[in-house]
Amino acid sequence: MSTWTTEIEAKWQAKWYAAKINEAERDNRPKFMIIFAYPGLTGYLHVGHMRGYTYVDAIGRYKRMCGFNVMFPLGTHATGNGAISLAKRIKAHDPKTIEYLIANGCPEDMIPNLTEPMDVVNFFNQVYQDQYWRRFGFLADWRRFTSTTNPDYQMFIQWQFRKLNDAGLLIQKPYFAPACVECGPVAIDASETDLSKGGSAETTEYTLLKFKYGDMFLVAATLRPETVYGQTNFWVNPDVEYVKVRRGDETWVISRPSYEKMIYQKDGLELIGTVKGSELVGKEAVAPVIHRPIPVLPATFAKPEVGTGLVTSVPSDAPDDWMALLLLQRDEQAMARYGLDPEKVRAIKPIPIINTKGYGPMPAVEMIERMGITEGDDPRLNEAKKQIYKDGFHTGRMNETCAEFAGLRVDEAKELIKKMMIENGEAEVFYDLSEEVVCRCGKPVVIKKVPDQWFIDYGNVALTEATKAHCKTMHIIPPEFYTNVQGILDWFRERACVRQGNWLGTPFPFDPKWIIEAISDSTLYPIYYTISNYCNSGQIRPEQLTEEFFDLVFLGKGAVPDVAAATGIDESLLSRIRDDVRYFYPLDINLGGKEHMTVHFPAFLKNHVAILPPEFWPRGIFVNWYITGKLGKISKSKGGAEPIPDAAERFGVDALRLYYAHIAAPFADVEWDEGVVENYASRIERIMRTIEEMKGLTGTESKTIDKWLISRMNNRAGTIAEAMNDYDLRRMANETYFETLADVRWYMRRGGNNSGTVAKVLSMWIRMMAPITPHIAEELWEGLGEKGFVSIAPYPEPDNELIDSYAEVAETYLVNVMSDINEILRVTGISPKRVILYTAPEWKRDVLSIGLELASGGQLTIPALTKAVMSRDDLKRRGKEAAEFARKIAEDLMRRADGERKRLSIEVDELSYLTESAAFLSKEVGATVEVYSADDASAPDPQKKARAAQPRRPAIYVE
RNA sequence: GCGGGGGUAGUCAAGCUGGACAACGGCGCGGGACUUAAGAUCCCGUCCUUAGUGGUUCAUGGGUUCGAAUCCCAUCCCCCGCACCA
Repeated sequence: MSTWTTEIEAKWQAKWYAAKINEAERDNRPKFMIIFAYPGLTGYLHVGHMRGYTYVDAIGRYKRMCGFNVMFPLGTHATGNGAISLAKRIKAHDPKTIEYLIANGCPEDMIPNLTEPMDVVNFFNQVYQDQYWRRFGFLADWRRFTSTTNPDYQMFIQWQFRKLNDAGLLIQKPYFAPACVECGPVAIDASETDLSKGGSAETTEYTLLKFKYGDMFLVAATLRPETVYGQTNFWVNPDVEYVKVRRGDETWVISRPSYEKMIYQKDGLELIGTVKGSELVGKEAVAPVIHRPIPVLPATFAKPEVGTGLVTSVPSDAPDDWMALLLLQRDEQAMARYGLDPEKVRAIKPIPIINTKGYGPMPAVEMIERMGITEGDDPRLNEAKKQIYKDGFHTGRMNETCAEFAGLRVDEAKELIKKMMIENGEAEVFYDLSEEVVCRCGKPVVIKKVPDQWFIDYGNVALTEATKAHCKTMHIIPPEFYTNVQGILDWFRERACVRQGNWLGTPFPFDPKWIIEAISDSTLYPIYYTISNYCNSGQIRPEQLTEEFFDLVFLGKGAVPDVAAATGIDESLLSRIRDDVRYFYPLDINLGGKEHMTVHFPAFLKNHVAILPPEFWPRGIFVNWYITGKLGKISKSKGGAEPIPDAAERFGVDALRLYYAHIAAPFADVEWDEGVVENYASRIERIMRTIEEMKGLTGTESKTIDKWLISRMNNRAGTIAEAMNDYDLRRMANETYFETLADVRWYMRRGGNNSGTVAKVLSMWIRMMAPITPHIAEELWEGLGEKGFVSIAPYPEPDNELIDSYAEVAETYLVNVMSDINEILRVTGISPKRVILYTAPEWKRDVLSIGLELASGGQLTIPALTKAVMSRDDLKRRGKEAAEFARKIAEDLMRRADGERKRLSIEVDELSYLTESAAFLSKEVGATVEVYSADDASAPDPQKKARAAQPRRPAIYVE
């Protein structure tokens, strides 16, 4: 259906790019630089991604029409292992991957060429530009396109890290990070960029507790080291074979899976034997901290995959422990089987250690009873555990059993007790994942110790304070993020910035075995767009991008001739580049999806503040929310999974752009719905039809309705200008595509047909559309006989001279009269032959104007108005009727705001306005319409309606 | 827990620097016009009531105000982030 749109889209895009209106060159105009956070090249994008991108283009177009020299550059982010892993899967002919490529429109003969990571990068760089951004008509400066794997970009990143180092912001220390045993570091991420399983896993920190057992240690893992004072026994799974591991001069007993994970975190572990769980049961081990021997009891719930497979038992606060203990104490057979002394087992009692609000001394015992749990495999045990942990951790205090920790809050005590045990050699730390995680390559992901990890010290106090202060001067949208960002900047700590393994990215300049990781090489890059065009054109070669070069053009350090001599770059070119940087930077808006709020934006801000001079610090941030599918993700069943070019073809690019701009505030997720997009497409068609109809109007008479329409248009232009101060595209779209259309229709319905009015209105209207639906706007603009592009025509500004309050008030009055008539007709069901309108009598208008006068002096009360009315003889003569009306008017006026009183004080000549409009009303109502003043004694008034007439509310009689 | 956001008529969604609010707009639904018919389009209606200018609404309960969906307090419910994913 949309082939006509596809045609005009291609037509105008070709013309724009041929005329280079998208290219940003320094000149005398004020500049405006806008970007969206470039996407990672992890595959095809979907229609949801285009939402934020479209905002950027529309805002850029608006600013361009407002006289700004708009710089809108684009790039992509190829750092990481996305391309590597995709290439690998293509090489392996993974059927799902092939299917995915084909479904997204990848030509089949292209697939064999995508087996190398850089081929994937280059391929998608082209897809993004051609099939997404150009296809959507973005007026981006294509000459400046860059990608993070480009050699010139990498020179820039190395410079950035040298500057971070100069600022003392690079630090090195050990780190525990998730890594595939094969591929190296991976990100654990629900979007599953790196993983085939376990994207929602979390890193959990266990405390390993060492229990003296003969010349060995049984090593339990716990998430709650603060509960050691409540230990009563030790759990071993009798059916599991544990391993003996040499750890320094100690021998540890742990489960085999935990050993396999632990070797990535602890040096020099050595497997020296095995021991059956059943052998341990019935013995005793000495618990840490309390230094008491406690019995080792059997527990089938102790899984070798979790922790170390060995568990210490704190029945007072751990529901699992209490449940298991309870069941064992009742199970004579089991006790006999394991050779346990029933007396001793039954003697074990929970030891209260924490006072928690809302609980007695032993929350676990209490909870189990309250929930009525009687089985060890009841799934609610987990729920109970979580609840108790949550309540205990945040509201509990350690009791007197806990020695020097008594009285402390649990969250404080936890850290202190852990620290104490580690210092005493009774505990160590062990990291694990909360669920099984599998790399995309199929190998397991573990937590691995990186002994010499580099970090960027975002926690630096001076840097944080400077950044926070700068944020107060920024234009941050939505305002909630403005408040939020202060907290985020505080919370933002040191961040691992390099990785090892199979990764695309820039080598770390101080140690090339590291590759700079994905977030750290994408923070300062907007400034690189100010010069990327010189590299892309070949005027500068990557090796010329030395530290002195960047110091000069970005920081103004050094002298042009020296840098020219050192780099071989022409002096005039260097000066020109330096001037470009100073002209275009800082960035006016960085737009990104909400996922950037806690990761990219703070890093983006802090890098700017850390490295660049204050005049280059960013001026604005715009955060947008998502387009989602029914279940949070865009899904095939609900649509939206179709490739972007297909959607563009099907609905038309302008319909999609209008959809994004208008469907909701940018700060709310929107569920993708094809039917809704179709509605926007048909709205555009409706507008085009209406415009055709308008162009057929050839009248020359100028009526009130002409003044009305011109006034409305100018008011709308004002509203849009105001809305766009906050880049409120939705309001702009609403005014342009909804309100204006309604106005224009009303104009024609009212019999407006002045060709001069139409010409003025169309000129404004089409320019108003240009930012959001540029292709259609160009087509219409051309249809007006305009020669240039509407895309660079001046955006309509309101002309206050043309705003005609009388025309607008009078027209609103007429609409109200019509709707009153309609209401009566509806309620009564009369098919009218004759309608008589009676406008208010003069005396009532007098009462109103007296009331308005009092109100404007702030003296309006019921008695005051009554008194004022009664002081006039002609009104006084009307007696009770006048007093009652005065009361009514006073009550009414007191409830109204100044603005409305102002509108009321514009005196509409109701009688003549209605009389002029009688023919129109008559046509609309389908009956003769007569208009009289209620003062007109000769007027026909079969039902004595005239006396109900009020100012602005004529009385109505229908027959 | 810490930090942020939200609950609006069948539905989606504006409004939330207090006042033109029974509350924009879209969809859905009902009616009418046009049409041989369907579709498209255009008009009207869509909380209750009613020959109209009345009543009750914007999670719930209080409060401030001449006036509150909009401000304050309390309560209930929901969502998001909490890290190496731009």
